[in-house]
Amino acid sequence: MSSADTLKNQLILIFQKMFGHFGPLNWWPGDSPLEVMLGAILTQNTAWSNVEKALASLSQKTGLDPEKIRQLSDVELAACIRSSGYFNQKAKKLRVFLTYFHDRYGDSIEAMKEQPLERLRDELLSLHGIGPETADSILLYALDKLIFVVDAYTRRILARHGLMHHTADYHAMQDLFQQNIPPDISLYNEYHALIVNTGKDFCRTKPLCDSCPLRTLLPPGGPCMP
DNA sequence: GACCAGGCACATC
DNA sequence: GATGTGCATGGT
Repeated sequence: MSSADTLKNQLILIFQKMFGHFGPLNWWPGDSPLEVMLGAILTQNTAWSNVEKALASLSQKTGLDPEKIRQLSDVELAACIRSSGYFNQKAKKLRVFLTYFHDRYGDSIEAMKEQPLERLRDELLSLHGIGPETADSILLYALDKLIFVVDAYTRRILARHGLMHHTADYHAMQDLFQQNIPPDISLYNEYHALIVNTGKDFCRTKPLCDSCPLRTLLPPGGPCMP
């Protein structure tokens, strides 16, 4: 078996172990594509539980109507999303994104979906406050585009399993998946969701590592964190 | 009371 | 181009 086949098998095995533990997760936890996009911005370096409160507050105030959100003052918008942290910065980011959403696509998700992936990705990355992970989360989870999302947990898991050095850049890690697992939107969706859940439940506190679904794939005795 | 969370932009060297 | 720092709340 070639090393490329071994890599493919390892990535599929990692998926199967996580899937066996959690089952299908059917991400993203959002009711609408717009909510997913706003959540992608709000969850930057922030626990999802805090984002949920912010989205609930924003929904209460605006019904998540993009025009109503844009009409909020900076102070009102920041107050709504306070619980998600970095609220002044994120208020600005939301406004930048929603202005783009209106000016470029007339607030239409469908119009956005019609665009090719690469063009959308370039547009998103050009916006203040949207980097690679946020752009790819929006593309995959809100717009059903075929792109693999890399995050801090992905980095840890790849490094810990010796599949890539923890200093490897975002694109290298993304390529590792996109070139070695089947190109399937549902698979990309589940794989990233499973990585995040595994990371949340088993990487935060070291004693829990013993029950991690990926534990059996690791050399015995070593730490879970890189 | 530390430490961390589903990043990103910007300054500095 | 690599590395450091500010942003800020809420849970463990």
